[in-house]
Amino acid sequence: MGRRKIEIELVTDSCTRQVTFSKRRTGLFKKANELAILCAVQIAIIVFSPGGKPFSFGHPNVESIVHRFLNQEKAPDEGTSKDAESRDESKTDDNLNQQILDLLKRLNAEEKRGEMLEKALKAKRAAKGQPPIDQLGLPELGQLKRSLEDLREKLKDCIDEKEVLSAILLLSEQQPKKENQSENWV
Amino acid sequence: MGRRKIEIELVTDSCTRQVTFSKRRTGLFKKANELAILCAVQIAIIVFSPGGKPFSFGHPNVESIVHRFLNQEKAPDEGTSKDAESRDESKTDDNLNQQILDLLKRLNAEEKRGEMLEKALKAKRAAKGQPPIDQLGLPELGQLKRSLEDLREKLKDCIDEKEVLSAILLLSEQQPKKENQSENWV
DNA sequence: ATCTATTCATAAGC
DNA sequence: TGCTTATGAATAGAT
Repeated sequence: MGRRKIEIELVTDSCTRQVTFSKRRTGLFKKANELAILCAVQIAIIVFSPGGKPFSFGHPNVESIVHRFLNQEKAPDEGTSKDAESRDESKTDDNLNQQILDLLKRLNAEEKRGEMLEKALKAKRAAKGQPPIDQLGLPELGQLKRSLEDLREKLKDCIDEKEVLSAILLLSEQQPKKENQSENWV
Repeated sequence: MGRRKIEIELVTDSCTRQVTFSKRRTGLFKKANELAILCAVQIAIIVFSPGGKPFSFGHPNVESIVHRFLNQEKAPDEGTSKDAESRDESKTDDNLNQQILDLLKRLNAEEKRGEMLEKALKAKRAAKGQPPIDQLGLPELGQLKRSLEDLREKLKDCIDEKEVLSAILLLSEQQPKKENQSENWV
């Protein structure tokens, strides 16, 4: 979203990093505020800057949301049915989350590789004077495409699996109260 | 950011609201993840959907961040200097935050009004056949501009004031630990 | 802190 | 719930 695309990886220059932190933190809080208003939901964000300074956003305020979160966490199940599986859900949860992130990373890498390949092929073709028949799938492209779809499949499966678990967990949880208004910024 | 601009206010249609919630929540978590990686910071987000279902994102995980936040909150000062002022900082904090939000709201309204005015004037001028001397400031525009700048000024002062308070508060706080890795999604 | 060129997020529509 | 597309927003880099 800037003059040029940047990789999502640690910004090495501390000065630039500081600027990026400020800009993106502001943007993130703004988005959170919009989400809270648009959908009438409670939301809290806590960020610790590299220097250890805390920044928080809360709608209606951080504390109430944090406590609500902490409470339900202690008593996730007490309802009726199957709890053997949802008991250790948090661990499974983390595993799945990790898997999802890993897959996302691989997907991204794969897509990047795809772009490179495509670019390289185009250049090669141009050099050979071969016309613009861009739509004919070269073997490499086809293979790449397949592996990409494969990855997407796995990601989807992973997410589906996660959703099922979430649903199961939900079967034994309490219901919410209502929503308020007022915000807490900076 | 979509086919057309929408106002930041409660989405009345529950179906549309649900869709908006899903999309924006995903987007928000993605941004948070990017911020965490780009700037090597700890960040946690907790959202309760309208249905009361909790969604959270944490880098490296929600719990540690929440606890760190809660702890430092209980003991904001214990260092050396001035604590009389930072003691009731949380109340001042909320007030300032509220003021900032109010100002932002007014600013937004003002800007919207400005657009309308400008549009109206342009139309009027066009109707009268008056040429495109767009740069000559009509009295109304000048006045509007001034009030806008005034508002911006107040906002800035407000924020500055808040930053000073934050700085004071920081003078008596502990320092952070280090960063880890691993995430917690959905 | 401001200002653009770009990339990114997403409201609608299927 | 997912995918696509036309637009509105966020923001990287430069000033």
